[in-house]
Amino acid sequence: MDRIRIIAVIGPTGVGKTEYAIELAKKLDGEIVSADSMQIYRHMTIGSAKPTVEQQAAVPHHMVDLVDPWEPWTVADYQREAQAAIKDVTSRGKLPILSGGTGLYVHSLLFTMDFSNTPENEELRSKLYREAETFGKEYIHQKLSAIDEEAAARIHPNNLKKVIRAIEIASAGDKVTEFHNSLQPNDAYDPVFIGLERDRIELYERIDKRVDSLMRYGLVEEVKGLLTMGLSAESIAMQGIGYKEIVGFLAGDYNEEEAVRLIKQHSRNYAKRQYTWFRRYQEVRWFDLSGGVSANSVLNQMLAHIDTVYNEKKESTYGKEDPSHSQQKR
RNA sequence: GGCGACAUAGCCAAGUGGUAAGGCAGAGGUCUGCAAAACCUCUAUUCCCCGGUUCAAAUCCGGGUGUCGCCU
Repeated sequence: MDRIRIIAVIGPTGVGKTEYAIELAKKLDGEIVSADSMQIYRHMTIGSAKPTVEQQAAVPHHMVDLVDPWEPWTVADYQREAQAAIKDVTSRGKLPILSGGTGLYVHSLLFTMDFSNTPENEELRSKLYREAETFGKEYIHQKLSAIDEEAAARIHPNNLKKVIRAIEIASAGDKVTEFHNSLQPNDAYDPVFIGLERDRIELYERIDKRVDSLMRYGLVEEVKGLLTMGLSAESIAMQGIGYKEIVGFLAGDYNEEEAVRLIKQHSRNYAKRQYTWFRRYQEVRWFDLSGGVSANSVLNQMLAHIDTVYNEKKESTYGKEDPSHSQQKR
């Protein structure tokens, strides 16, 4: 069977994925498939730094504004829907361009991750959480040891969330696969990984600036609106960076200045975790956007790289057009 | 000018004679159904400076410097 070609633009928050993915889509006759766990939600536009209306008009976007924030949604759902979206894009002869910073989402598509068994078991989960409350995390971890020793050895007792999921799986008769073993590519796809990076200081400055502009665009109003719609402050979507902090401010836990400080800080922490996640992928070609690099020349390097990768495998090419003819503004 | 309090990591901070808690920030890492989540590891040879007492001082004493408060 033919493997589906797909470009994956990955990197930390605020590095510039959206812009580069769109430029690549324009050059390569592609469409964007978002891999972002927050942009998937409707009504969460400012805080999740969604592509603008103009950007979405310029290139079709998928997996954005797909579910309401109060609806249940998991990686497994993402995997299923994104696969369908990719199929849709390719059926129309377009090149799918995966763009996003949610490592697990990217992984669920491009690497082997089988979500077909053991859906979540709400009753079991809440029961175990209650037990953890009274008997402690160690107690729960020992329960896991009893039924899946291997998983217990791998998962730290403090990581209650994972311990409980492992119990959930084990008690349904399955086993949690070791993540490391699933670093095998999903052979449905033939991806080219484009990693975007920047000098840490510079990235953090960009993040700070972006947070300031989110505030100017009315993040507080957006959060108020969500709460008015009845979205609970405890909901998953409201745990997103930029949302939980504003919720805290609105609840009077701290002032607006502090909320902004926290959003910046949490975004920086997040960016670091994203680097950690993506650095494990051997096949990523990293492009450093630090300093005053010319967007155009980086873009051309990306196109050349994509061309090279695909030419090594087959004779056909992407990005045939001479890049020097098409000037793109940054 | 006088009196008093305080000076410990980038920040907050515990420690009052026995060989530097903790939190935040920072760095590194883990990851199979909440992932913008959850979790793990590392990070002061030294406590403002100088001298003294003591087997032993961040801890006690003297002096200096700095910060803050009060008084004139």
